Amino acid sequence: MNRTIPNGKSHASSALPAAVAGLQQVPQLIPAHPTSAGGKALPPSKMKKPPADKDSEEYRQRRERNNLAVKKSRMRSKQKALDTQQRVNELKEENERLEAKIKLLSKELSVLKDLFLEHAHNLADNVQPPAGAGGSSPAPNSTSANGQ
Amino acid sequence: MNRTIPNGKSHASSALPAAVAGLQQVPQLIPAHPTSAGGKALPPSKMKKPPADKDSEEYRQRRERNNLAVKKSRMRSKQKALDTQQRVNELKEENERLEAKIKLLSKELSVLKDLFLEHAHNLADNVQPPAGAGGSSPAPNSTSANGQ
DNA sequence: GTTCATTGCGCAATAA
DNA sequence: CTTATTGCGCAATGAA
Repeated sequence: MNRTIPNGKSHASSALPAAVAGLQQVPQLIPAHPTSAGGKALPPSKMKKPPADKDSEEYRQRRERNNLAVKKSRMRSKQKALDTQQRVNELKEENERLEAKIKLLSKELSVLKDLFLEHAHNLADNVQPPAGAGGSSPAPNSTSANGQ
Repeated sequence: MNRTIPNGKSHASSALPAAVAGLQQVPQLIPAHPTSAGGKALPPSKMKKPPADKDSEEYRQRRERNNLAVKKSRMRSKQKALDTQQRVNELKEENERLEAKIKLLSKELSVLKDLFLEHAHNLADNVQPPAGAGGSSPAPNSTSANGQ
């Protein structure tokens, strides 16, 4: 007699489209309608669930739909992860760029500041009160005075 | 005539331990040892594969082990994704910090440069050629020229 | 209620 | 051989 139910999934390896020859039945003694079986009425709605009408036409269809959705969802998920990873790389690069720029600006600033200092010193050295008096013999000047 | 195969997974929802009443057998006519059966010896190793000795003790054990491994692997994977996402956030913050710093440095530079210009103008205005002629007009030089 | 999207889980193939 | 990964289907659940 028939056999072995292809296990449900059994997708041997890669291709398993309509390979399933005879698959069906399940010793499930399901009393059609658990709800309408005994003397119970079914007013609002509250039954467990007909587990799953296997081998049902509509069942198979829903499964297939879901399988598709699942595949789609997973693809997205994977892609998103990839994108995120790439984002990390981009941000890292950007960071390096920014740090380089900072380094450069800092250097420029430092140079300008040094110029200022030097100039200030020159002024102090060459200071010559417009009106005669006062100390007027400043040191010839000083070079390479660096403060910070 | 029993079939049933619990479908393999059938983990109805959350608990499905020994729910399966009569499940077993499989019309698998497997000759014990495919390798040692005929007149074939088993020197190196190269046989297809006894599909899967369902309901085998050792089988069940291997499955369980694998399920565990799978769970572990997936947990890691998920965690890694999370970490990556967080990395993105950290890098973004860092980026903002750096950009802010750049803005500040740029401002400082700009101020210093303006000071220079102003000073240069002052010099030019007060310039008083000590000895009559002589080119003494310093090139005003560039104003707020920032490359890059 | 239905449909699609997500998610945890087990299976099996295969990589390590 | 063992574990780690990966693709896949199932079912429960969430969201529209």
